[in-house]
Amino acid sequence: MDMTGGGGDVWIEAGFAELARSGIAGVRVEVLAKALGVTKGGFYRRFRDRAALLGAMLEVWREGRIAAIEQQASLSGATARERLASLIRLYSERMNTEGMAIELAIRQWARADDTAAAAVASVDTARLKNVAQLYRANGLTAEAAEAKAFLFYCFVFGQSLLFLDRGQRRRAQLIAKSAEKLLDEG
Amino acid sequence: MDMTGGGGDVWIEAGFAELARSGIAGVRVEVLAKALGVTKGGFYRRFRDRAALLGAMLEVWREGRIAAIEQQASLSGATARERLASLIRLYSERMNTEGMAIELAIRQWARADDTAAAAVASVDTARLKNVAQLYRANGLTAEAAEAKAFLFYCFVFGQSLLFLDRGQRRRAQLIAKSAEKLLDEG
DNA sequence: CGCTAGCAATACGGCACCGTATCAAGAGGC
DNA sequence: GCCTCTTGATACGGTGCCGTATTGCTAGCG
Repeated sequence: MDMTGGGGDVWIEAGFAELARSGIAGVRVEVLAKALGVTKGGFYRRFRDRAALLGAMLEVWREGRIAAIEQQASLSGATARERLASLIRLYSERMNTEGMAIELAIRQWARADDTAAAAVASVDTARLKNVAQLYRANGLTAEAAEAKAFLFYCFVFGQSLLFLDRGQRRRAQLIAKSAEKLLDEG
Repeated sequence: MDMTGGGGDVWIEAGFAELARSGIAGVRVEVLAKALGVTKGGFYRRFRDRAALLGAMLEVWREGRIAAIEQQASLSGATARERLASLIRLYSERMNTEGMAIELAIRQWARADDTAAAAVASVDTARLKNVAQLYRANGLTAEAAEAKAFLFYCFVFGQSLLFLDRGQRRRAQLIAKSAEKLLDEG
């Protein structure tokens, strides 16, 4: 649930806030310093340069996402179907502002940066593996479960890319309908 | 099929190329001038400022996308199912480099810019309406068709956000499987 | 040839940012 | 009290960019 890696480093925390606001290009040393109410002098004591901050943020994000999967997988007392439903809820309502903004910004960044692409790929692999296992637990074959996990995450992220002008109500209806399709076998 | 609006304006054309490469933040006057082999002197003769270029690009994109929908809808001699399949093909193979990069960059831009958000919303509305009609022609109710069109576009854009490290082959398989699910009723 | 109008190249001032170097203030050991 | 170590503040040079002003080249016309 904690998207920033906890209070590990105020610069990294501020970096994620700015990343969510304006993308990777907006994560600038002097901007973060101003947001933190300090001058940039102390930044170069903690990080070699801006690239080092971006690298650290990427690593924090990657580890955080992997840890979140393991934590969710270790939750006892929930059926596979309930876990899938809670994943959809998580991505479509709860963290939809900052967490999703970070997801999308990092994915946009990864389109032009190999290191970021590798981090995203490892997170995606872990997520798909996890969700595919949930679908298998629901009775699907390995093949069908993998395909449905793929569709599941296409929905999760694609949903956040669509701009509907007919309010939140309509959007929530469409998401609920789609979630049904993704939770039932077919 | 033409994502840039034709040879309407070399600056707009160069702007789309740079937008695909590095996002809206990378669309800078001097960068475009260098790419075009001229100095930026002439830019401010055609556009009031950088914002005017971005606005013009947005308008070209919006009109181009709407026109593409109408053109596809007016194609005769294709069943609704064939048209849906060809849309999936279009977005997952053909234009996947530049066109999809522009889509994603504009959507990222729209998250922080109201004008861009309005343009994207109008394009999305038109697209969803069009695809929902195709599903209705396939026998779905209006309600179900709208929901399935939503899922369809979640897939189209979400698919381009996932980073799979197991090669293009695996990716094509997963896309094909998902396309089946989206084309069959269920 | 001489003159003027149109257009692109150049020059310029300003700004935001990166990264380095230097300076100042407080904390703790002796 | 003095010395060092940490840590934030300040100052500086360099770069890339925006938008404007100025220059220079070319072409058309008398």
